This record gives sequence, C-alpha cells and structure tokens, in this order.
Amino acid sequence: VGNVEKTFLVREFAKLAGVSVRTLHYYDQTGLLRPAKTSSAGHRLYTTADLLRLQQILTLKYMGFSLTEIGELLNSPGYDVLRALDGQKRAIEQQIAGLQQTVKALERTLEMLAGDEGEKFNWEYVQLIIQGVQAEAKAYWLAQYYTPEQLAELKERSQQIDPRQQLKWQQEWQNLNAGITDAARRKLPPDDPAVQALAKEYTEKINLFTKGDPALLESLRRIYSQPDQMPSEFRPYDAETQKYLQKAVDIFNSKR
Amino acid sequence: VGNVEKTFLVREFAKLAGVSVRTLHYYDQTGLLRPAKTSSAGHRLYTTADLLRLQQILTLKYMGFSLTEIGELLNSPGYDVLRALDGQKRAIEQQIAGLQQTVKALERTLEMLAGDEGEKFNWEYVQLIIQGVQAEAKAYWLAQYYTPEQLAELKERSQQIDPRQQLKWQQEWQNLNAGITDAARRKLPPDDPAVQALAKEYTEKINLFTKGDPALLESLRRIYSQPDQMPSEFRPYDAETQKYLQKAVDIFNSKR
DNA sequence: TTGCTCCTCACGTCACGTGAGGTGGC
DNA sequence: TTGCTCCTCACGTCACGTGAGGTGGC
Repeated sequence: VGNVEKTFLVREFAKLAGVSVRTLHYYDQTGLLRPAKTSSAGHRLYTTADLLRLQQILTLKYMGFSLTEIGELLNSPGYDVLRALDGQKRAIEQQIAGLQQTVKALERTLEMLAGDEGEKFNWEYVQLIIQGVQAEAKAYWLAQYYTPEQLAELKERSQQIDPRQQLKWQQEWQNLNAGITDAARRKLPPDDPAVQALAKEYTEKINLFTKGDPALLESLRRIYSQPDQMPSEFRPYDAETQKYLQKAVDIFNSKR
Repeated sequence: VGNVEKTFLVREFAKLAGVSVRTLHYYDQTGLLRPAKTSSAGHRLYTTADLLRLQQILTLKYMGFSLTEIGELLNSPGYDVLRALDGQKRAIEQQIAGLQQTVKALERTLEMLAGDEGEKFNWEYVQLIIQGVQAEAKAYWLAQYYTPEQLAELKERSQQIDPRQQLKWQQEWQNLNAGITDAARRKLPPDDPAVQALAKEYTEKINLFTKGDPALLESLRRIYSQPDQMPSEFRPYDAETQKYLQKAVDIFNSKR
C-alpha cells in the first residue's frame, strides 16, 4: 500500500537517459541492464534505480570499457575500480600514441607531396616514412631501458652491418616468433623436440645479440619483464606466450 | 616464349607481404586485390605487380582508411590523394582529441579516488567530471569563433541565469535537433507545415540567443558554416541535414 | 476503430579469425 | 598412399541500427 514506485516505459526511459530504445533492448537481452519489472503485457518497466545503473554504464562506456567489462565491473562489488580505471587510462594513452604516429606519417607524406608537385605519388617513399615513424617510436620507447652507452653501441653496430643482413635477421626473428606463437597456441608441451628446437634457436639468437654482455642481457630482461606494458606494435607475443617460451628456454638450459 | 612471370601461391605471397591467407581471400572476394591469374586447379597466382598493389593497400590501411575507401582511392587514378590524406589527418586528430578528453576524465577520477580513500565510488561526481571535460573542450573550440567580448558576455549571461533554466533550454535544443534530424531523414518537403514549425522554433531560439545582436549572429554563422569541421561530439547534425534546415528556414523567412 | 507503443525475430555492419569438409599436386 | 596446400562455405565478432510482422492499451 503506497509502495508503488514510479516506473517508465522504454521510450520514456530512453529519452530520459539519452539512449535509443534498441540500446535498452540490447542491454536487457545481454543482461547488462534488466528492467526492474515487466508489465502483464510483457512491457519493460524501468525505475529510477535502473536509471542510476544505466548512467553508470554510460559513464564506463565513455571511458572506453566494453559492455562485457562494464558488466563485470558493476556486478562484482569487490572489483578494484582504481586498478581498472588506471589500466584503461594506460590503454587509451597507447592508442593515442599509435594514432599520433599515424598523424606524423600523414604529415610527412603531405610535406613530400607539397615538395614534388605534379609528380606521381611515390608509394615506396611513403612506406619508408611509415617505417621511419615506427622506428622512431620504438627507439624512443627502448631508450628508457638501455643505458646511453648501450644505445650508442647498438646504434654503431647497426650502422656497421649490411642493411641486407639486418633485414634478413629481422625476417628470421619474425619467423621464429611466428613459430613460438604457433606452438603456444597449439599447446605443444614445452619439452617437445620441436619446441626445444625453437628454444635453441631463440637462445642462440639472443646470445648473438648480447655477445655475452651481461648488462645487455639484463636490459633485455627488463624490457621483456612486463610484456603488457610494451606497445602492441612491437610486442612479439602476449604475456602468456612469453611465459610459455620462458618455460621452454628453462628446460633447454637445464638440459645442457 | 620466355614471357613467364614468376608467380606465388597464396601462402607464399601472404608470408612475403606479412598478411594472413584469409586476408588475401577476403581482398579477392571483395575485389580489392584480385590475383593476376588463377591456375587450372583454381589456385590463386599472385605476381610482383600484385605485391605492389597490396603494399599500397597496407599503407593506406595504416593511415586509417577503410577498405572501401582504399578501393576507391586506388581504382580512380584522378583521385585527389592530397585532399584525401589531409582529410584523414584531420579525422585522426579529432579522434585523438576525443581520446585525450577521455584520458583527462580518467585522470581526474583517479585523483578523486586517491583523495577519499576507502569511501564508496561516487558515480555522480564522475559524471560531473565528464561533463566538465566536455564543456572545457567545447569552450576551447568555440573560443576561436567568438570575440573576447562575446565570450565574456556569454559567460556572464550563463552565470546570471538559473541552472535549471539552462538545463531546460538544453533539452529543448536537443528535442528540436532530434526533430530536425528526423524530418531530414524522412525527407519531408521543407515547406511541409511540420517542418515549417520546426524552422519557426529554430528561428525563435536563435533570436532569443542572439538578442538581435548582428555580430553574435555572424559568429554563429561562422561556427555552423562548415559542420564537418566541427568535432562530432557537439555537432548537432551532419552537413546534409544542415542544408535541409537552411532550406526550411529560408522558406520560413520568405513567407513572413 | 484508428494510432501509437510495445513486443520479438532477424539481417546488416567491418575486416577478417577460425574451423569444417573436400579436392589436387608432390 | 600420405601430407601438405589449396579451395569454398559459413559462423562468430561488437554494439547496436533498421525494418518486418504482430499484439495490446488509449
């Protein structure tokens, strides 16, 4: 008696919150926002409590979370919101960094176009621009892990080595990484001979790079210690594959 | 005789270009990249010319174009590449600006969380933060169109008027804009009485805002002159709807 | 009775990833 | 003959937009 809360039909409620009716249907369907009640005719009846929840959903959506993530966040009260928001912030910052690289490439391409008017569009040069932008970003990011001396040495090294040889190494690395990713995906046991062959090749390549310098090895270790921190464009594999590789390499080392 | 060009099977070609086989299938299917030949067994045979085209596709993809746009760009030789790249640059810059707003909101929310430890997450406050960030961005953008005096006056005005009244106006604007968008979408004739009613309301609201000040009206005109330049978050309707509205308003004015 | 709102399917979007099921050359 | 690669469907993705076709209260 007197306990009748004001309810809203979908259209009303949608207008109130500034979303479409279809959105509310969808949120109901996926369980993200179930209306408080349903009328005898099957009509959705929303309350002000529902409005609060919807606003929370929209807030998190604005912050870039997916609907699945939003559901998890709102349904588990013990969830660490601070951590989630912080992670989200970092993710978006990386996204921005990627877009800024693209803008930079576009700018340099436009400069090039302004330079040679009337000439045909030089695709090869644009590819070089993109590679340059990406290399810059990578170098900038790596600079925080290497000491100045190491950076100087690596730079000198790369200048002394034949570009063709460098390209070949790069491709070998890519193939090796593809093999490792594939092995991890297929869940081959780390002590499988095929996987051990990959571990061997990996170890050899690392040794070739560090030339036995323990400081350089330590830098590499720092770089790969948190794969999720690494910008995705130059992250060879995710954290899980990384662990898998580590296991295989450990087995390989223990067997020698 | 001797005119046999080297060809590649899909997997080979895919590895060569660093894409997946499925991607090549898809590009073939959509007509974006058709292999030069097909073997008698129905196998796709790619040539180095195909590789060049694929690299162009990937370049444009990196620059943020959709596959449809890429197809149009590559298939129409007279296309104005410079204009396309410049537009793309601007689009990405706007995307970045939006993401930066989100980051700002996340940062301020995190600061708030750091302040009141252990307290319950204050959703209402986060909403205010988001609104604040958006208002800042809008003010910043509008500042380039209004004169300092106009800005000062508008600011003073908003301080003198009851916030509830402001909210009400905002909602009226939103409803009006929704009506206009709807009329344009349904292609009602601009001289339709219903559309004329919208034009009337629009004109009245504009007059209420400018208070007959021609300088203010001129600023508004500048602001709305290129709707596509306006950040999408506070663009009420696209260029086409804008034109439609203009037509309706012109008819309305001519009838008085 | 006429509109209006409500409902539930269900297809389309974008650029592929991921099997399923089957064929052909080494 | 056994593998390997190739092929063509065809479903799934993410968050809805957009009809289609039908029912119920004002």
